[in-house]
Amino acid sequence: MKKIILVDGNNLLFRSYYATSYSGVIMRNSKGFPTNALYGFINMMNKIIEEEKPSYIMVAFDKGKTFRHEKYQDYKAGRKEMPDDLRLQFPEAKEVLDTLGIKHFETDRYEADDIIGTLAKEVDEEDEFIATIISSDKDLLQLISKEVDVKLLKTKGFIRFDEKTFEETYGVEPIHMIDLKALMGDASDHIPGVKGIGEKTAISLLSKYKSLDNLYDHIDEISGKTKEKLLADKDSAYMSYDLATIYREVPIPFTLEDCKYLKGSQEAFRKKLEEFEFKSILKKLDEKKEESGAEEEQEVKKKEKNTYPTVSYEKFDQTKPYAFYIEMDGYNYSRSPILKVSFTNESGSMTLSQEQLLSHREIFENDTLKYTYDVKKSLIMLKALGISLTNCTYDAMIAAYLLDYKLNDDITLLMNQLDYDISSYEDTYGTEKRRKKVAEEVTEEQIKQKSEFIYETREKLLKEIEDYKETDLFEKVEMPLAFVLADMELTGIRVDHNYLENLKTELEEKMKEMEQSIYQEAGVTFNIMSPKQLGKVLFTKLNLPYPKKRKKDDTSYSTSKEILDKISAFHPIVDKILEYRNLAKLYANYAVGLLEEIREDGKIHTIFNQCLTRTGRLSSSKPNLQNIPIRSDYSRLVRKAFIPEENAVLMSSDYSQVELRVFAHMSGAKNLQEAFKEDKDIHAQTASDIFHVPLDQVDKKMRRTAKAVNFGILYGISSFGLSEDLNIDVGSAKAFLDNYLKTYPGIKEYMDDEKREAYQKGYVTTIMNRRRKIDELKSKNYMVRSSGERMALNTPIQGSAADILKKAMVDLYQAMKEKKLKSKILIQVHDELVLNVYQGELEEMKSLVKEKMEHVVKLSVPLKVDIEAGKNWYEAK
DNA sequence: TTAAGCTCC
DNA sequence: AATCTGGAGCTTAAT
Repeated sequence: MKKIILVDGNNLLFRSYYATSYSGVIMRNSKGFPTNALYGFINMMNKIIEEEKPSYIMVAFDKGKTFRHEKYQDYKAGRKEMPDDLRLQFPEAKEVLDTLGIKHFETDRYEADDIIGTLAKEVDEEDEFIATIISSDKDLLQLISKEVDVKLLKTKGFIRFDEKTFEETYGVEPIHMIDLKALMGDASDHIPGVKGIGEKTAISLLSKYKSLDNLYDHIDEISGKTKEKLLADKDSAYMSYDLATIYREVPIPFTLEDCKYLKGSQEAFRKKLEEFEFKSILKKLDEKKEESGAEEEQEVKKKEKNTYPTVSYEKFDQTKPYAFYIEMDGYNYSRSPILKVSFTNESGSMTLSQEQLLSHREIFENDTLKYTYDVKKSLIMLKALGISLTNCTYDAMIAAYLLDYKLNDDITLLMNQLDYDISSYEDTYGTEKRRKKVAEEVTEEQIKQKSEFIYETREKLLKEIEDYKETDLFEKVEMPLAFVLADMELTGIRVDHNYLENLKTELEEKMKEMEQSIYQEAGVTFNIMSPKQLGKVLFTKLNLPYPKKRKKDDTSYSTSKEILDKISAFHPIVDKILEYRNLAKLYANYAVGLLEEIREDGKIHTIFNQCLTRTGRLSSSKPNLQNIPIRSDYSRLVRKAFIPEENAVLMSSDYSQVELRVFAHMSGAKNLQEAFKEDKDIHAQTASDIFHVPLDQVDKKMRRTAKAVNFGILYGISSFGLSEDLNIDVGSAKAFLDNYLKTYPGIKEYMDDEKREAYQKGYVTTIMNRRRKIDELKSKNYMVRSSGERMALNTPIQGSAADILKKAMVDLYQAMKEKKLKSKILIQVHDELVLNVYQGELEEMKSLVKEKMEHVVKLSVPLKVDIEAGKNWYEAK
């Protein structure tokens, strides 16, 4: 059996054109030639070839304007004119098919449908071929037969229909799809059908009478309204039948055999891709080439790995750069022991136990260059043993992070991605709760593989970093930052234990009170923290109005703050619940939670995750010190628990509007830049600009609106989102946004350019060339793709701001070290640093911090920091 | 383990 | 036709 793929080329191009032309922006190459339809088309062709592995392919197109349905012109005329941007891509698509060695065909007076129908008929009538039709047009389903099936493209993937699945779905045989349409019509194809007859009636009629002809032959057996409708629209029904029928007698000047897939010329295909600037497709092509060519190599490669002789400590050449990997259980500072450390360099591999380590500490403290995975963790674990780490210049985890690999704290995930065959930490040792017993030789071997991996892949990863122009970011920012963060984590922040205990007691009392009050209002006792029970009490028992549209047969209620705020006027219980939640949150997360994290030294040592966020920000955990309350007067009291060392103060230094400044810089919006240069209140200035009132007449509400718009712009908000946020109608929200774009010329262009580039390259970058791939842009799902667009707009801003503070931390740390200052950086909160500053160093630190933070990079707008100091974090803000 | 809800920038 | 704000972490209830 030979398999032939019949592709509806018109349909594919239309589809990918409309799927990727939104907000008026379409993908173009640098010459401005539209390429969006081609992008989807080529990807689809590749996918078809990969999935179906066909030996015969034929792509059909429409040609000209006049088709065989001349007598029904009026109905077909309802079709839209083809946009020029799409029309231009047709000839290119055909050329691409040529380079791929794929047959394509078009002929006067017939549509692509008809060509496919004719070829499908040929397949039916001979015995050598079977066929699969590719299209998103349901009309083609009528061509299904024993030897022909259809892959129907949907927004998410595709559905394959054959005779059986078609009947299961539609209840009739494929050929009767035409009769079905003749009765029910098809609005999207301008087929009228019989007025008043829908899918249900049509299907039940046809299941009895099978065909349109037979139905009208037995019209007298039918009674009532249906009969009337059928008779009234008989002409329309037959015309619809004609319209819905795919013509299967097109004169075809070639045979099925002529459709052989010839594989074409890779070189010519590449040229086309380069012309369109489809970097991602080219890259995929490269990878595939490597894969197929690498199969034999792989064998060799596997043998090449693990060729490091196992040597003794004495034989290991410590004067040559080496990689080391510390295998340990968790990240609990001195609490979790080091299981083993492996070392690799050209002299061989070796492992040392924690005990051996203590008598061979020079291996970490000598002058030789060292490489590892997770240098920060290594620093901290070694510190717990009283060992320092010198000259460690390469961290594979950081390198892989900058290269956008998938990462976690287990090195094996990265190893697997780089073709190292090794089982994960959990697979080897079991989970935290259930540890496995593992043979010594097994773990020994695995641990060695890890340092060998670091040693072997270093050059390759560094090369990639160089290719991405991230070398400076790696060497000057991220690597040194790891040492800064290690210091911060080791230092920790002092916490007033008594203060938190008191807060905890106070909260307990308040909660108890509130709880009783709520039960009284409700008339029952229930679990206030359970959204399910709460929803029932509010909306069923108390019958409060549910302020939001609910989907049909949705029996659940949201009890989010948003919802509760809207109904708080209807019952006093609502505010009490909100208050209870605040208290409970404070109690669990910040009173109890923080108390549990205080170590023997009276301090909290958070963990800063340097290689986690997709934008380049840090994150903080165990506990998270980046979300300590500040917004409400009561909850921010938690900050009083964070205190300085003796004879010191806590200093907080935060960037003012750093993201908006970065945005002003990158977008080149001149008047926004001016506003920052003149150090205006940016939200007030924006309000003045978009509402056209003098600055001194901007009231609170206007400023708040402007602020929401400013943030909306950073996040890529829609008018819908803004309207929700400000509680106004979508129309006015849209007016604000439009007004904003009019007021600040250059911003719209900047955003369009940014999006276009993201589509073209598949990634976005920050001012320090940090790169983020955005695969969401390739999604066929509108929501996913839109989300990708917002990432494409936000990441350069958020990421650049992250770059800036990271570099500032490194610079500041360096300067403090040089000046031998005792003060310490303790916490980073995205645009803020919290420091412990000793009394004698206060003035010097103030100016040093300000200097380093404000002058870390040169932008077209100034950077500004506000510094405050006090006897706790609350007062330092 | 996931979802809901809430904390932060 | 449906959707609709970027980046995180932690606790609780529910599965």
